[in-house]
Amino acid sequence: MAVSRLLNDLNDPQHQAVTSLSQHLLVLAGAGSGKTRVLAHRIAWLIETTQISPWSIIAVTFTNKTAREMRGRIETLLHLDTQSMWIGTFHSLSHRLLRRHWQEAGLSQQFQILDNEDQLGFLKRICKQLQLDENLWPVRQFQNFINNSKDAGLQPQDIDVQGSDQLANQVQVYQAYQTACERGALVDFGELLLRSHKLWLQRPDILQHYQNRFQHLLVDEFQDTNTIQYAWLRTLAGSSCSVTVVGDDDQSIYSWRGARIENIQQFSQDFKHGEIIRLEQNYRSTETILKAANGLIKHNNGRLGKSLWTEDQSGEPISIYAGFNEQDEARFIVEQIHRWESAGNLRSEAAILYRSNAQSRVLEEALIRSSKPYRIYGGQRFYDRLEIRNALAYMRLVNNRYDDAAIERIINIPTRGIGVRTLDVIRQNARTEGSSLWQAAQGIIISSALPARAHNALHGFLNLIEQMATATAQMQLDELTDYIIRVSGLIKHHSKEKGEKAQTRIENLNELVSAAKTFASTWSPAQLNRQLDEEADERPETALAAMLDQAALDSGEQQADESEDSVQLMTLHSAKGLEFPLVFMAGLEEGLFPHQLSLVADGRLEEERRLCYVGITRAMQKLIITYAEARRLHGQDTMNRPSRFISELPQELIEEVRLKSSVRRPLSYRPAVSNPTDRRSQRTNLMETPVLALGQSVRHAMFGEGTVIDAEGSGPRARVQVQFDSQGSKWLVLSHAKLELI
DNA sequence: AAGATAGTCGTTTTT
DNA sequence: CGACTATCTT
Repeated sequence: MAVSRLLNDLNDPQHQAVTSLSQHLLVLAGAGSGKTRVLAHRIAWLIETTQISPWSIIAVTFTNKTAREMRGRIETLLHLDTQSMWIGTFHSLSHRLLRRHWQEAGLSQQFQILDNEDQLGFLKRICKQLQLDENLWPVRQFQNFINNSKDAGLQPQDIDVQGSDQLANQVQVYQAYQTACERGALVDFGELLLRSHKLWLQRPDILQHYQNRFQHLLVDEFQDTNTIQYAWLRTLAGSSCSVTVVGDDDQSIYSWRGARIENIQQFSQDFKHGEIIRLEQNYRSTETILKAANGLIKHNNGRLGKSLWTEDQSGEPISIYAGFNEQDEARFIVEQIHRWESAGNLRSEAAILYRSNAQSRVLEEALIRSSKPYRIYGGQRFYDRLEIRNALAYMRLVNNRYDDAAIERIINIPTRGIGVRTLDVIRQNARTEGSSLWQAAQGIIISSALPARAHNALHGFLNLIEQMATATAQMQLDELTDYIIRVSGLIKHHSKEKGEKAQTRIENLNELVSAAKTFASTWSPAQLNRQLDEEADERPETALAAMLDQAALDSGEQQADESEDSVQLMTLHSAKGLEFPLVFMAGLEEGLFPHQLSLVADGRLEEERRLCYVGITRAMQKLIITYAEARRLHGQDTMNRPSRFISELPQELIEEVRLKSSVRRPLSYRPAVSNPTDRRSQRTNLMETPVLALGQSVRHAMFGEGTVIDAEGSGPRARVQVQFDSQGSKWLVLSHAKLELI
């Protein structure tokens, strides 16, 4: 029967984890130990052997992407439609809950999700109203405070402000923000969790319902759960549910947003009768890479203890390259990728990982210069683009007139004569009436409180939105989108931008239309409720509302052109869970990685080290670490020491790729071309000591004349790269190629 | 009210 | 360095 298929190819601990009958299970799974596989197989096994309904399983993943993968795996394993299963992130599951119980949760049915950027804009406005000096009270600080509070499960009234003016002030802003959110029917990320948890606590009947339903609760990336998430799952689990959590304390890299590794220990205490299984065999990396990872992470204290091993061969040493500056670093990386390709490998097998997004620019430029396609993960996501956010704001208003964040964004985009002056009047009225901006604006029109010109402009705007709503009511989602971007004037507005911007903006807007089409084709109003779940909502959600939710919640990891073979660029954080044959870790400098800010707060350095551990363990075959001796950052030149993490690696695993000092500097930094004596000595010693200068003209018997553009290694392995006048550029081993200086 | 220009500011990671 | 604001001009 199919059960054996689920258990084939599993090693002993994996097998145990998949088939464990303990009520609770904690799987400590090292990097590359087949964690996701175990989770998927366990779910499949539970369904297959214990005859429980897929319906009674709830699985929580860290990202939407992982959730999709999980569904895919289960569908492959069992040929089963996973639509009825609750698989998703804490946020998306909470959201689903709130959509269903909006009334009991005290929400408007039209509630919309407020993402980070809108949240910040919102807070800016609130701070202005409260007349807080922005230099004294940076808005971002309030944003962090609010989000951290929510992650910790704290609402304004839960915070004791005794004796701290600062705290009192922050709570005041928090409170004002909450009020504003309620008025606009807006729910931020933290609120999704907070509210759904509160719903359960306040409505035991609803909680009971879900506790009856879910017999198995599984959690991936458990080390990254925060306080409210842990409380959430503990509440849901109740006493009879079976709970499986999978995690790796060494890969906890999100404490800055409230993740608590301690939850792992907490789990053992709270969920008695639990079994603990360790997955330590790694199927991903060479022995060298694993030794490096183990060697590094040893420097952390208070680990649960876990040591990866492999049956794989030792593999290539870890290369370390010291770039002269960040340009040189990038150039080196691109060159290595070129070599990798020349050896018959795919570009897409190579990944460049870095600590912060700002580093990607130089790398991109180098890749563009050598016309290598690349793909950036994270970074600016589709739904984050200005023009897309504008379009979505219109759509949000059509969906929910009270969405203050949306009004603020587009009330005067394209410019339609509603300036700050008018806007201030609206805000003022909204504040005194305690109403939304939309209502306030309507009131102003009715009472004709504005000068004629502004009055007409505002009236026109209100009519425009209402007219859009009416006109699109019966439209398909993609028609609606197309209608809105045209009638709003966004297309015209963005096409007026100068440079190439206009073109891409329009392309993106059109892309949004096709995204809407795709979304509509995979979405049906019944999907969430009717057939698959026991309760049907009276009124199904509209496709528009569903798309807006998705845009906020899953800001588009589904990148378009995966077809082209391209180099992968991403931050170390977004690399978690992925693997690549060839991995570069760039910018390993003190101050950059570990990051400056991590050196002050305690505990942060260890997290940086774990981040480095995550980076190392992404590599399957070859790991190349680079740093720059000088780096231009924020327009300032800085000299950084190599990262301490480099010296924490077992030195015997490392091979330093240092260029000879005479050739390692870029041409512009070199003194003028060598004098005749030098040249003579170079010619005589060419075979033994490769002291070729970059920029040196040479002749090759077969390829003709060219210029030395790069060099590396020494002795018999010394090689130079020559840009030939007619044959392109080639790497030549000096001891073989008979190069003549000219 | 809109657009242009100058001047200031902060610089991590993201569901 | 570049994003964002405040201020100036039209």
